[in-house]
Amino acid sequence: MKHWLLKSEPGTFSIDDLAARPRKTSAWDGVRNYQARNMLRDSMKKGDTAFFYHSSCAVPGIAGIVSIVGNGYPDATAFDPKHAHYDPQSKPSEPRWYVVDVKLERKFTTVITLDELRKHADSELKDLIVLKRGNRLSVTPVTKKEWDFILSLE
DNA sequence: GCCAACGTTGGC
DNA sequence: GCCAACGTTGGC
Repeated sequence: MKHWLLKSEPGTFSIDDLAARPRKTSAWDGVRNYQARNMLRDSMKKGDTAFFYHSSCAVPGIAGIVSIVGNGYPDATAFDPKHAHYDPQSKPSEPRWYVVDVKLERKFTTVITLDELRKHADSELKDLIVLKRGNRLSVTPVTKKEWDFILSLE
């Protein structure tokens, strides 16, 4: 079982938005980056867990935990000309973009902030991708050690 | 295949 | 709003 970190702008889709969905489950859609796509399509598996990270907001940080409820499948929003994430180059016969379904497992009582994570950027979290400068990837792997350490910060 | 220009991300 | 960093595009 692997661990991941998924970024979302809470103004667009927050952990509370996920909590409000039926069965607290939603497709993680709109990812338009090949590296992230490959992980959604090929690497993420049912039973994996991921941190739900809030980016581009007042207090960036990890807001809770989701589980991956199934393997990747094509992102339907790419097929819809009226959708903001429409991509005419992605066709149902040859899909370019993928999603996984995620289910909210737990919302932290307080966000584990980016500031807090950075305090360990030279030690336990020195390889955490989200702490690397210039990092923009919205889907990143998290090692078991990083996962356990971050949970101990809650 | 190179690389400049452009658009986007995301912290501040 | 600013700007550094990055991915993608397109001309050559």
